[in-house]
Amino acid sequence: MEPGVASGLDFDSSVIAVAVEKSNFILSLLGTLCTVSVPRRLLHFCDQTGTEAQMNLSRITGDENDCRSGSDNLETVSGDDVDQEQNPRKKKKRYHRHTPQQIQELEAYITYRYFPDCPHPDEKQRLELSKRLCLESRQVKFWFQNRRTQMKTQIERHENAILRQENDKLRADNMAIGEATRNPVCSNCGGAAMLGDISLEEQNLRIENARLKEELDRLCALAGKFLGRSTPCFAADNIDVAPPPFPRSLLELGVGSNGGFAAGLVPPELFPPTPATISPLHGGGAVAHLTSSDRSMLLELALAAMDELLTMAHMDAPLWIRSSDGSAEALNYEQYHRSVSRIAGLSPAGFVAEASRQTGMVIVNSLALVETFMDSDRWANMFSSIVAKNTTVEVICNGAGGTKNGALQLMRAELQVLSPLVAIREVNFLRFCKQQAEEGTWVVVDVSVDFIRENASSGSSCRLMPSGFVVRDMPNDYSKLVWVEHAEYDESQVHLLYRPLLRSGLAFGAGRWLATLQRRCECLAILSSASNLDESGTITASGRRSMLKLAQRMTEAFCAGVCKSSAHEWTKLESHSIGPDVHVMTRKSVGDPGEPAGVVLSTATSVPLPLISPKRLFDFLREAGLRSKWDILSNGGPMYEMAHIAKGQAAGNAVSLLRASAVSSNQPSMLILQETCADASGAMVVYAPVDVPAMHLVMNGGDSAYVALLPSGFAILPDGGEGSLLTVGFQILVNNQPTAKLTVESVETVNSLISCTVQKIKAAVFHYGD
DNA sequence: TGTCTAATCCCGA
DNA sequence: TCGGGATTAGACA
Repeated sequence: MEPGVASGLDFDSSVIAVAVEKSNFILSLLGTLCTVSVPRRLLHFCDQTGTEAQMNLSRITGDENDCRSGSDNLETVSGDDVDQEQNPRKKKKRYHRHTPQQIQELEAYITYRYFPDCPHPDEKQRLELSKRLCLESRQVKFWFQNRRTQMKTQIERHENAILRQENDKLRADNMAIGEATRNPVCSNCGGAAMLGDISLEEQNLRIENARLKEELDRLCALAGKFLGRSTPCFAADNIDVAPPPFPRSLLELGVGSNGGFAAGLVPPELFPPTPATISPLHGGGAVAHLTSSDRSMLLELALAAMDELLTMAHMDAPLWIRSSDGSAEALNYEQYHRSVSRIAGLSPAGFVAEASRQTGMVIVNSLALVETFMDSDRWANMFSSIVAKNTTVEVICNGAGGTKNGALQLMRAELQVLSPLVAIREVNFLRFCKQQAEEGTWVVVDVSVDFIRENASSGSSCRLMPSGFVVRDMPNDYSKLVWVEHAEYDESQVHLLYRPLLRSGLAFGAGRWLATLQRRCECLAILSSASNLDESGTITASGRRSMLKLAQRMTEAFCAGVCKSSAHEWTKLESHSIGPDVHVMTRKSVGDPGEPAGVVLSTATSVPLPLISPKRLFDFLREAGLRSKWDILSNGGPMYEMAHIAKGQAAGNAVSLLRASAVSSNQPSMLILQETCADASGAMVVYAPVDVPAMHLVMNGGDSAYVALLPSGFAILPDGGEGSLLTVGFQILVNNQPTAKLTVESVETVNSLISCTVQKIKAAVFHYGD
């Protein structure tokens, strides 16, 4: 039988079905495509409705699809092979698509062998692929050519979007500046400014000058007190400013005239608003005016706190009792009250104490460490999983002789455990840094400012007893730390599930701070070493940096969605359709290129997994091949790790890029950025779907700030026994219009998503690792 | 009407 | 001759 003449079995069903549907064109189409021989069955279909025709077609052709793509099949039918051979350029186009399987294989080829470089197989590889996929070699060539063009246009489009955003921003800035120029406002009185009187620059200089004078004033007053020597930086004309008389003791301060300000907030008496001296400070706070006597009190508190910390750091038994396995130390409170001249008075009713001490080596030198601690931005960055928000309210002293020795600052921070069931801890504290007599040894101490008032129980849910560390330089850029954390907090704000964890000090204790510091410093050390390459070796150094930066932003965004801190404008939702321990928050996302615009819903919950160790749970969740057990993004198939950047010696600390199997040829294969971190105190797996072209840019060292993502993930904490506490958090764009109202359906959907995921994990992890 | 995709055309190395 | 950019044309939302 002549191929295609009568059987009709070799037709590509889509071609025919469409031809049938478009009955208006059918005759001309047939005239063009099948000039020589039109199969009878096809003509028969023309009398049917499109649907019927399609159904019949699938019945006829369905089982006989070989693996060749449609074009091959149609060509055998067209019958104009002779014409084509004579004049190949006039060959008519025949629509077809490669099969999903073919496309998936071709995509996989790009992903594994060439990503993120330009996918470019040579002739031999193309031949091999074409044989495997039953395609012509040139079809494979075309496919790769088109794919490259496509990626290029996607990247171009993405870059255009970025440029447009930047342009809009500049235009808005420009308009704002124009507006400000038209209506100038006096920065002193707030009234309309008289232009020409004084230039803006001069005015700024005068304000700056006044501020500097005041700071110098302050330093002079402090210098003699706690450094015991004058330094060149104080050699100014007003060095003889008399220091205010010191109160005799802190207890005396507590009952003094300053009692009565609301605890938990910076006392208004300490910081009366004096507009002339308020100026912006990095970190978002404002410099408030402290009187000399305020500063003296704070200094006295800092010195006393440092004494207490040193005692706590240096004394061993009987003050600290080591656990039987030697891993942790517990404070002997009886001994504590005997041997430590405690700053704090009685604990407020309902408050419980937690105290912990941990010793360890960290790959950082003491100078770099204290510099980090005295810079609030760097400190928050170092401990981004613990510090939800922080501001330096006032730098009381910058330190002497160009170092941080004697540096004292008033800070405010919100500390978190990654669970919606544990309230954020707000602390207002002093941070004081001092070099010890021994070379290369420093102490940094934090203490709540709540203690300089009589009754500290009104409002504040946590007060920091002297906490901090003693650090001593060791060889090879390592240092040895003794870390002490001591706090009193209102336990009623903590879910029953987490109370043992907090009491043990595993949540906010020295172990968690030190383990986090060790992990972060190791990561920084590895990143600065030249040997760090991703496993495939294809990502450039700048690409790695961009990827890590993006991953860090993702993880920070994840942490911000689990607990409600004041740093982010989340609105908590209450609804009967939300489970009892599930927290749902929402916010509008507008104008941040780092996330999609619209209504974002964040949902989080924590569940106990009593028989599963944190390590087992972590290994299960971070394994790409096991994601299909719980992740709806995996499309039910396994995921593959395409790129891997190690952040530490331990296998669990890494940033990786995962790829899911595509569902169909139309759906571009999706990428998932994943950051995993684990240390002695707990672990995290955070991930977000990312756009392929955007990721391509990042991996080539492009700016990651414009990659829009919404993170989801897990935080794993030990439950104090053998098991784990698992926090699951999702952030989902429920509507891409920021003004849209949130619907009950969206809330119910995320609610069922989270409970379903938890159930799947529970079921699967139980059998994992057996 | 715009986008996606397989294929074609054409140019330069 | 080959690869890449530009272009085309059918399908589809």
